[in-house]
Amino acid sequence: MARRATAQDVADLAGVSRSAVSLVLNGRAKGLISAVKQEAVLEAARRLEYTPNAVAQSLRTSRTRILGVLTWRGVGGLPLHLMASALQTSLNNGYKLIKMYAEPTEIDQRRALSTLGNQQVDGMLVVAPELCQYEAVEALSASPVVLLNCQDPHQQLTCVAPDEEGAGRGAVEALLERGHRDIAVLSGPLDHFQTGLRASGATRALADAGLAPTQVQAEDLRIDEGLAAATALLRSDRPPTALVATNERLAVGVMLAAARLGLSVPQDLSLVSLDDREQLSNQLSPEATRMERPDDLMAAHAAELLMDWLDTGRAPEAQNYSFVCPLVDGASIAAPASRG
Amino acid sequence: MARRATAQDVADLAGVSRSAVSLVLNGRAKGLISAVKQEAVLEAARRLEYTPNAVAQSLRTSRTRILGVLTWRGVGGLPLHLMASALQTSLNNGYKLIKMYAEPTEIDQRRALSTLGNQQVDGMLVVAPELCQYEAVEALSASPVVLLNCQDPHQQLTCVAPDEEGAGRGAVEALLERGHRDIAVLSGPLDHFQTGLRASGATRALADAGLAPTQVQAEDLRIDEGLAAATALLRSDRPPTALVATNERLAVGVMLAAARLGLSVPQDLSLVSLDDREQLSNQLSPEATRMERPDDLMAAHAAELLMDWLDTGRAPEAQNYSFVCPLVDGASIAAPASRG
DNA sequence: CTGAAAGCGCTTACAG
DNA sequence: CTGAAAGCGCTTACAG
Repeated sequence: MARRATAQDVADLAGVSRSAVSLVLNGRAKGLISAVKQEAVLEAARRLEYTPNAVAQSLRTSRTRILGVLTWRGVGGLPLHLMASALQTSLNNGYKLIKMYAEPTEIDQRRALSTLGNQQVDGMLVVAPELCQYEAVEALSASPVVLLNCQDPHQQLTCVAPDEEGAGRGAVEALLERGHRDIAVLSGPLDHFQTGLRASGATRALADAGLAPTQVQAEDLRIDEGLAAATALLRSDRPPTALVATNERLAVGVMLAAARLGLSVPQDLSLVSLDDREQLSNQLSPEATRMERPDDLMAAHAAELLMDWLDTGRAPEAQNYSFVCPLVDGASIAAPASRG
Repeated sequence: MARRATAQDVADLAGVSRSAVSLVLNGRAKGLISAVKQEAVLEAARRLEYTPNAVAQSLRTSRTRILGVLTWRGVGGLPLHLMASALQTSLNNGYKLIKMYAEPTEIDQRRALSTLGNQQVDGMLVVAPELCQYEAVEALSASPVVLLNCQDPHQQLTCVAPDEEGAGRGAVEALLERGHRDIAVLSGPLDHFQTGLRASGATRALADAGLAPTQVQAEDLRIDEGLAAATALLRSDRPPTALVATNERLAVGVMLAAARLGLSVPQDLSLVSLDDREQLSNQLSPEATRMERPDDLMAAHAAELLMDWLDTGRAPEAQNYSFVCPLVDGASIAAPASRG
């Protein structure tokens, strides 16, 4: 492979100085360099396939245009494919992402930051696999950082997160609208931050409608645990006519439970799932009606906040940007069958 | 935030020259620098919390210690969480990963490489969401690159991939061992590279055992398609006593189909799934017996090959490293019930 | 309008 | 054993 062309090569070919090359290529030539020479520089750069050495630029400008992403594996290894790819497509001006897996503990954060921190990233994104409180270490808080899908307990950092309570509420409302009154909420353990919020949104909506909430907790956000919990519930004396599952895996469990008990969805049982974008609820049969977390919008917003921050040098007002989770129609809800 | 310490600061504090600092910190001081001064440098570096500026190092050494990862979203957005995190934990000597989503097309590869290529990465990893042939563009082939979970059709590049055929074969063998003779293979569309290989391994094992293979193709590697195909199969005149699903999502569909038809797994139907590490087959109830793709081992091997290449400057023999997919016991297979 | 010069922070021969 | 010097490739005042 031939040696890469440098700015000097371009200058030589174009018959100008190195500075002129830099000015033209960075769009600062207007009113400084003659049109003829500008064209010569552009032409030379084209012929030599010149692209500036990013490392040298970084050293000079102390900007790398690399953003660090801190992420970790969630309960059940929830994937963040959608958010990660949305993050990338939101990048502009040559920003790139460097990704590190680091548990949200103090020691892991420190370790990740020291690997990343040697002047190699301009800013950081913390991307949580599921909504949680994120206690950022000092070194992280001090740098340009945006939290995605998690919140700063101290309200000091800029956060982009879904309205999980609203999603729980919306799921219940969709069922109330169809006429259901016996609605149960199947969640994971309530001390789990995300599932707790979802469940509390759902039970509040029930309470607001004057209904006593039936709550069932699966032992974990897993298919088999959802199956077990749903089976117990549906076998009880007075089974609900409708279920809200706070997680897709639980929803799969519900479908299995219903099938084994000979119940049809939605004729015998309506189901609304809260969606983590795992592509499970939309592959059920019938497709589950669900509240979808807008991963793509959230990622785009977080990326934009951080890039603006870096480009302008002004930190955004620290605040929580809360994103509504829209209802996506499936075919898993119907009016309740009249009880025999 | 205080200005970061530079090598000069360390030299000043330690009362030595900048070169001495560099030598000591890079472990080349042996026999050159007096023990006393070495200690002084180390002490000064400690007190100033000095870490070398990585960008400056990169400019000087023309090595960034950043590896580029090219990946894209597969059928159904298969996650690569496990492989990606295994990749990171395999990194040593300060190597970092910069990740780009780019479809395996020529144009997307080029675009990704031009973003990445400005001297900013030392080598590349191509990480496919599912086994496939990867046609690398010239610019990619010319750089240090290792393919992970995909293969070079021209056999020129170093590849790390699972033995998908062997996995299909192993699934069938596990069922044969239990005494099954009526074994069906449920796959996705056979023109799909990965599912095709898995299915052909399975059908060959059947043929080797003197059995006529029953093959069913789901229209897509989705839960609902698996459910539809499995339902048709299990409702046929002579349903199989055992099923191999070439994919976890298909396996979930099979479980749903069995449940709806009132069939118990494994009493009425045995199931072996090929596992993409989506954490689905292990969350079924009963847990599915499966052939697991060793994502962590594969990722570690690929990372090591590439790092060795970069550290020694010698490209490895271009070859396909094929990884066996081990059988992981679940509870989804049993001896066939004697037919009435 | 243009070109020579400084300097980002580091490493590595090289002369003492 | 040590220190002064060059240079990686760029950008940005600065003097003409």
